Amino acid sequence: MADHVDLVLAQWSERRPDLDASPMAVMGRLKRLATLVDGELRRNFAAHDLDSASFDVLATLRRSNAEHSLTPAGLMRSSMVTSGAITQRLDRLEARGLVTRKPSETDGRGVQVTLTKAGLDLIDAVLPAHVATEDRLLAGLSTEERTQLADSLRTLLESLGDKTD
Amino acid sequence: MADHVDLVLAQWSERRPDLDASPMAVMGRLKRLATLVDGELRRNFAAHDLDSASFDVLATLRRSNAEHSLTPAGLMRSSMVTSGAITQRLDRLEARGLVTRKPSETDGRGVQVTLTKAGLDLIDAVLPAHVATEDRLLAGLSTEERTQLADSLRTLLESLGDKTD
DNA sequence: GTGATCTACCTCACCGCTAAGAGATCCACT
DNA sequence: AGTGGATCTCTTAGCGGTGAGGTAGATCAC
Repeated sequence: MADHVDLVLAQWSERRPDLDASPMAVMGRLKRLATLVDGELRRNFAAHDLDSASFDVLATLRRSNAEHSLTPAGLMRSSMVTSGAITQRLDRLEARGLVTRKPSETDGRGVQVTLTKAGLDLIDAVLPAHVATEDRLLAGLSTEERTQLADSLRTLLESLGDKTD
Repeated sequence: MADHVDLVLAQWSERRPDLDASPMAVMGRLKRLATLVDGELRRNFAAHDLDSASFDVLATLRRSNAEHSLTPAGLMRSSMVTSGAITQRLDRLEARGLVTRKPSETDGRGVQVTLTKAGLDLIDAVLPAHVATEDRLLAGLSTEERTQLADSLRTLLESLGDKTD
């Protein structure tokens, strides 16, 4: 069996036999898979009038604590986007009435972002379909294979210094 | 050991114990890793006045055949972006003198995109550093682990219908 | 040959993110 | 108490991508 990346590797060995392109076997598939998965998930989000960015924020708030509340800085650390992106995501969510922003009581610079009832209801409604979609996308792997794959990816993430915070 | 995704999974089991969030063990890491890797590679590209999009096109042309030549449609199939994105990428590369566009001789609708000497020189200069960066990012995995990881990812890609073309 | 359909490439309005930096506040240290 | 550096949030210009759609040429059925 051969996938797109196998073809790419064969082409490189044909055109640049001096080049050891083997890292692409992992990296190429990683990128390709992430793009494919993103597209599939987007379809599910769209069915609920959401996009990945909004889902990301709502889900992070939902799981963070019993108050469903975080600061923009906390959201930024969790999401791997810049502070400017978080501001804009919150603008959109606030305009839709899914989150509220209120000044921190303890830190004059800080803001507390909290899920509204509508935001909580929405994310709770979307979550089951979301994990079901992810599960469907993983249908090609057995439980053991999934565990093994998750372990390899974690090893890699840790070696790259991915933080727990 | 625990990475960011382990924390996320622990949070979900705390806040929504009814939800089986296990697919996120793979999907969350996939996304996180792809984002991290993209950022690292971008730094390398920037050192050569490139970005991922331009590199993608130049590399695809470089490996495709001895003439370093493809149609926009071929580039689109290889790259997973829309036709509009390919047009704009080619506009930028053509303006920099890295590729040429000429009408197809056999198909009045078609265009043939070819690497110029400058484009060929540039991509050949960037490639070694690129694979070296990818290799460095994989340093946390042994050769066997890399092979096993690549195999799992291929299985997944094939199960999702990723094409060889 | 004609009309319907498909394919290739491009155009453009819109959108979300980045990068750079501004302004305010907090904090450690002296 | 004062100062300098770190942190928090927001602003904005610019960029690359999507999605919808347009035009021209190719292809197919009849």
